[in-house]
Amino acid sequence: MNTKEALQLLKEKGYKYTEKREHMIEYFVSENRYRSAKDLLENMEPSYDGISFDTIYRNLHLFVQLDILETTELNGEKQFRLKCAHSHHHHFICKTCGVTKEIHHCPMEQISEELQQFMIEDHKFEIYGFCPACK
Amino acid sequence: MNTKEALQLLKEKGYKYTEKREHMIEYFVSENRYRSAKDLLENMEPSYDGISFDTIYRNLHLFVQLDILETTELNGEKQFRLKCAHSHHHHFICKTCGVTKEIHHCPMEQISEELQQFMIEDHKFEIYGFCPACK
DNA sequence: TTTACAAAACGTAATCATTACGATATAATA
DNA sequence: TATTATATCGTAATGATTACGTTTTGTAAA
Repeated sequence: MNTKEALQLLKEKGYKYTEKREHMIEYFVSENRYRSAKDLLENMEPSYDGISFDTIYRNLHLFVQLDILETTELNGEKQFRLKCAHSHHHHFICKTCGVTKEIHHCPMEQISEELQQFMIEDHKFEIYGFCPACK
Repeated sequence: MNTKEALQLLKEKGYKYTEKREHMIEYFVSENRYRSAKDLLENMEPSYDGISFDTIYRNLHLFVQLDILETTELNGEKQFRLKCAHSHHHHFICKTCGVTKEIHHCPMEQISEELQQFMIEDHKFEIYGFCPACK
């Protein structure tokens, strides 16, 4: 997913182009790691004085809904990153800087029969620690 | 972990016995599933009129610290349950009632070499859905 | 037993992330 | 260019959690 594809997707779905939306997407493209709403706000404020919480959160949720961003939760704060386009995988996440590394092993493959009676909707496998730069 | 063991542990570590603490522990023993601070508060209020947030949260955190409770986060709300005493495992968690089922497969066993350069501190593997009673 | 004191609890306010909303501005398109 | 639905602003509300000065209470020493 790059900026152009994301903007194209917005257009297809009937959402309007705005400079702020482009800026938001570019932010996540260039960061390529988990960032919070606050991080995004701080990045936008110098360029867009008085930008509203509403704009930040409404668009973050829109982008998640359109599969432009993916989201996780780290000690009480939602974190967002550009959606990894390719096949299903999980992440190592650096607790300091939010950098991720893909883990190409999904534990769900081995546990279907343990949960016969249960309706599985979702799963989360994340590894937390420090990346080479932060450790 | 049962009520007696938990109270013993508090005593050993120099924490005082209070009726409220016993009540809190008994609540989690009898529930045996993930419950929120609010759930606990609602359970305590009839017996202890005017019980404070401070008491609820301070003790929840104390119990987590002493390994009496374990904790996870479900859409922005911390959830607590009695610590499962036995060997390392993960959980299926029912989104409706918080009931859990142990998963005896840990994905960490198979991925050490993928993360040579990274300092691993923690991991989370949880499956979400609906239990037989709630689905 | 009283007394002394640290720990616990109360009552309530503050904080932090997030959501909500009426008023205004703006992108799309007729 | 005029119209209209969508986006944004400005700010208040919400909900979970944390903080704190004051009061109460377990505990253990006198």
